[in-house]
Amino acid sequence: MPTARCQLGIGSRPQLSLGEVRMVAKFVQIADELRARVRERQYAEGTVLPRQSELATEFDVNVNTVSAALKLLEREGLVQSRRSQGTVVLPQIPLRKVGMDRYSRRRWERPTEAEDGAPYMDERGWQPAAQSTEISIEPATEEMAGRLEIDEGEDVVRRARVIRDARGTVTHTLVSYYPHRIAKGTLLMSEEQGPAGHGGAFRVLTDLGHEPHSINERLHARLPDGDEAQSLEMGIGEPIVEMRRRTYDGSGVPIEYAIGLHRASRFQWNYTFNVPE
Amino acid sequence: MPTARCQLGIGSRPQLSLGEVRMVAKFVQIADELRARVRERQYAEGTVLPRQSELATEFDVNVNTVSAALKLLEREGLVQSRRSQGTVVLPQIPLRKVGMDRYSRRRWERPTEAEDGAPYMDERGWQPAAQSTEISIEPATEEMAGRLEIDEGEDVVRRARVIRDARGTVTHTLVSYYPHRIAKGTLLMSEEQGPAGHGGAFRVLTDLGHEPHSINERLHARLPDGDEAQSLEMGIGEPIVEMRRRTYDGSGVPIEYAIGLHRASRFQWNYTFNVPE
DNA sequence: TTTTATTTGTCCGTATGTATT
DNA sequence: AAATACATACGGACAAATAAA
Repeated sequence: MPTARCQLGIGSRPQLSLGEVRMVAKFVQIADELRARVRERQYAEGTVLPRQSELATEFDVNVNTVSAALKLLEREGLVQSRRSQGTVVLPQIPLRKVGMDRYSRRRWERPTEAEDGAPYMDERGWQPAAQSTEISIEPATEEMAGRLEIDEGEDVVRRARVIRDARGTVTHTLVSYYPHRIAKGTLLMSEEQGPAGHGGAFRVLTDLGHEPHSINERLHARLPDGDEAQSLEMGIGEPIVEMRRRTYDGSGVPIEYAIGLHRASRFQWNYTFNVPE
Repeated sequence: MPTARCQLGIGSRPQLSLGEVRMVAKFVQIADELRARVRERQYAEGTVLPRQSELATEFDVNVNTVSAALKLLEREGLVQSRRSQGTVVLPQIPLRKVGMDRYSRRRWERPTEAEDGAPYMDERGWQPAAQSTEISIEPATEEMAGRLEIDEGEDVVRRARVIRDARGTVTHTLVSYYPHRIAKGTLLMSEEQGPAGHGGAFRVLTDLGHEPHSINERLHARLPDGDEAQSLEMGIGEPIVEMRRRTYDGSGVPIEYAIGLHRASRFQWNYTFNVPE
């Protein structure tokens, strides 16, 4: 039965009646209430929320208003709505802490440690559950030529990966580019995910005489376009973090350029450094 | 006159008719079209777009559909809608490149260089136009005590700033916390923005025998809550980047903890480091 | 100062499409 | 085939914020 658990702190029919109090739209108030319920486990992880029409009855609003509230929560990464399936509470996965030490030499120098291929292993030992790789060879665009300091049109190896967590949710995509003259005929061009995972890639590059030495990372948070949203299997409106990484060998030659698209709600980026001169 | 410039690539009345083609909602198509017009300067920066009802007529859709499209563009940071004022195209400001060298010692060690107080100066010499500061002394919460490695309840100096660009738009907020035993009676507690701007703070800390030595920064992109959106003068739904910074002196003692909230569409975060051992 | 017009924001009720179950 | 549940869209109503009269 429609238990009127929560009365929105607002008046009767005529829109929002608020005096000097800041006016807050109904759909925001409903989102706040639902968010609270998720946080206090009234709606547990994996649960399917009551359907929109039920929530509408409970809060005494129109279905559209509930829908707007749920879209807000969906953009926050808290729930996910699917046609004909309802709205499920997503598992409250702790933020994946992405630190500089994921590139640590010991992570990839000793193949026996069986840690290779885990580009985003954090303190808790998380590692990706699934990863699909797609390799191709392309002529360098003008931009890519600049990034890799090669000639425009020269071949580059493109290595595109989609990384999912244990539940099958896409957490991020990563596209790496290597100069073909470095990568050709090596494991970098294998579609196996094993040795040529990220750590493995570093090892391969080392074997080729291009040991990774320094890294530049740029982060920018934004909304995805339609294609990006589709490749990440998320809605537009949910923010992503674009990471661009350039890796140099000891002599300052760029050996890799990578573009990652990360579901913003899943990652925390961690950098430690000394105050520069 | 309603010049039907752009026909949405969709059928007649019955919703979206799409066969094998990926179905794209009308409001997304309209957003795409409007975004393109902004990019090709058909709608220049600072321009007020045609009102929603006009756009609705042009695209032959309902006003609500146009409204949804504009909300999408607003979340992208491309336009801003205001009641009774219309929708203006925001200036296409290049991303502010926030690098580690904003903490460079030379930036704050020599007061004569007149660069002090510019926490986010980038290669192009950008600096904040306005900055309002609010100082208070508070007992440390449990979290803050942990961050600053002091006792819970011990006093901390809280220094909250709102930074705007030259046009008066809030770009970010920054709240710094210092142990009171370090900061008391110093310029850190002055509300003047001059010497106690960021660079200045570092100089003051150096004078106090706590020269900043290393820094840890954590970034996380997400949507703001209502209060945060208000303090940044932006809408909920537009992503922000939360930065948490801990600064240590040479002996590893935390001397500052700061929380920044940044309009995501304005910043690019830049880190360079060597591959760790 | 008060009133009026303009424009967007929110919400409602309704209808229909789409994807599952 | 039918029921389910969300997604999108429409048209109408009114409120809120601001500008203009």
